[in-house]
Amino acid sequence: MGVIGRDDAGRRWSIGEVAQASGVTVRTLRHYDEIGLLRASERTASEHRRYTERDLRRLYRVRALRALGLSLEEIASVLADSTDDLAAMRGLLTAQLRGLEEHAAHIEQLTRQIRGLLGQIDSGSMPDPDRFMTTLEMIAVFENSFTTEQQEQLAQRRTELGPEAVEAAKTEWSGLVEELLRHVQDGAPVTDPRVQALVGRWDAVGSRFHGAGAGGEQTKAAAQRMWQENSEEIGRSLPWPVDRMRDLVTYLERARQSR
Amino acid sequence: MGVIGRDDAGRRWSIGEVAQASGVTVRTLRHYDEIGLLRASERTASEHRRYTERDLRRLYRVRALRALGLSLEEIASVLADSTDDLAAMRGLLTAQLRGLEEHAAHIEQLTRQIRGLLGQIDSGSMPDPDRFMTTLEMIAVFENSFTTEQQEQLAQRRTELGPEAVEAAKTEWSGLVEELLRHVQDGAPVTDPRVQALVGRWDAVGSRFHGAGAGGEQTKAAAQRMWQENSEEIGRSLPWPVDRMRDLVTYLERARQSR
DNA sequence: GCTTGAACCCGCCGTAGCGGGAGGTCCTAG
DNA sequence: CTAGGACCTCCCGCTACGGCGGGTTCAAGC
Repeated sequence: MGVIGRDDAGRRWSIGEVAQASGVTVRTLRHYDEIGLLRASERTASEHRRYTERDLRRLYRVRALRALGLSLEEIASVLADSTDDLAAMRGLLTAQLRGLEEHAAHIEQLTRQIRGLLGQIDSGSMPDPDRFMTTLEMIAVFENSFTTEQQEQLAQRRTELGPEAVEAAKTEWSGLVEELLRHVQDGAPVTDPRVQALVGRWDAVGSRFHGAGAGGEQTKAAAQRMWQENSEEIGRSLPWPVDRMRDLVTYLERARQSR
Repeated sequence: MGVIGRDDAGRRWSIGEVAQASGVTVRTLRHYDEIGLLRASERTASEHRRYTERDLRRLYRVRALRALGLSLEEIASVLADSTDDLAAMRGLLTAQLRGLEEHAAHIEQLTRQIRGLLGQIDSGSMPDPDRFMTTLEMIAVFENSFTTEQQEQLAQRRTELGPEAVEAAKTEWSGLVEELLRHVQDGAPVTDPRVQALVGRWDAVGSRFHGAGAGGEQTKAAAQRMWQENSEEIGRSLPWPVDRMRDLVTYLERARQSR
């Protein structure tokens, strides 16, 4: 009968052999040893690592969990209590799943955004590199200033209203931005009736795009394109410096609150 | 008339003001300065950074490109030749898109894999944590040993054949693994007729799952589940140590070549 | 027993994109 | 004139290792 589960029997493997057998590098094994994730159970008199069968099994577990995207720290924690801890594992995997889904959503968004930009470049609708850069600047500003939900709502209404209405709104909006920026630069207080009137018009234009219906899968893509186009519009009409845009957003919010 | 495009006119901003206006941290701005991506055009006598309007515009470009997922190095390269370089930008974005799509595919795969494992845990079909770990070990082994295409092909045939045929194949396969492992341990040469016969049967079982048709979207998910189930089967029938699995795969390959 | 080349040891520097702290200087309002 | 906030320059930290350099040790052949 074999001595199963005992480490003082059976073969030992050198670090190189383990690396060969498992497909990881020697350096990786040393790293795992260093951080205590996978220690070689024994050492020779001259400090060479000797891996036991148990070590190998642990290594395979580590690699599998790594392939699932868990961090070494997470793996260590779930392998620490070697008792039955399916619950802990379940929790970790669930968390990992949530993280992956968020990550996937983000990637999806980036993909659409880049496709939109590539489309604009290829369609020749943006022959001026400086305008392209301006668009980029505006994207940065708006991404900082608005929440995702707001962008989605705007985009949904846009698809429902059709291109002409959108065109009209864009033009009106560009004018509004210009006027508001002037007031901002003049330092007009947010309670100024002219400012309040502008804010009213601003929200009126915006409200035409607001809605509560359920957004389909296309919503975000449309949102991205809309922001890019709007950015271009506004970019043309904007008096620099760009950082004023942020002032404008803050200003708008204060004006709404004092209403 | 304003002096547009000249830096020796206009406001200057301190690093804190820039951070406030743009939404990035002071530390980030210093980092960009450090690596030369975004230098403050001027310094005061006491070495305090003074950012010009041009710096701000560059910052917005940097942030926009970062939001698209480009690395700081890539951004630096595309902003380096400030001339019209839409072509370079197009190339970068295209590459970025490809990278994102690969990344997305990987995430999708991980998601399915984890969902499969969670399903197994929740269905109570794996009450034994040690068996769960064994499954993990086998996943690691097989992921190292087979190519993705092989896994996809196997899975496709599986869905076409239905569960009974798969069940039969699995059983047969487990037996094959056992027998083959014995020959490996005995050191039987790959040219041994018994070994060759086993390899023939192995490939026959496998060939029932091989096909060339176009795999749908479900293919990979099915593949993952199949590997998990098979892993469990084989895990039960396997004589440890685990690292022999790798020997087996090598052995199989050599046997096929000497055929 | 001796040599020799491969395998092993440890320690250290590098990665991307900053976060955060130490210890010192500068600026501005009261 | 003083206090406290904003700024400065190092410098170490993070992940999961890769890849040196310089020094043992091992196994095989002579």
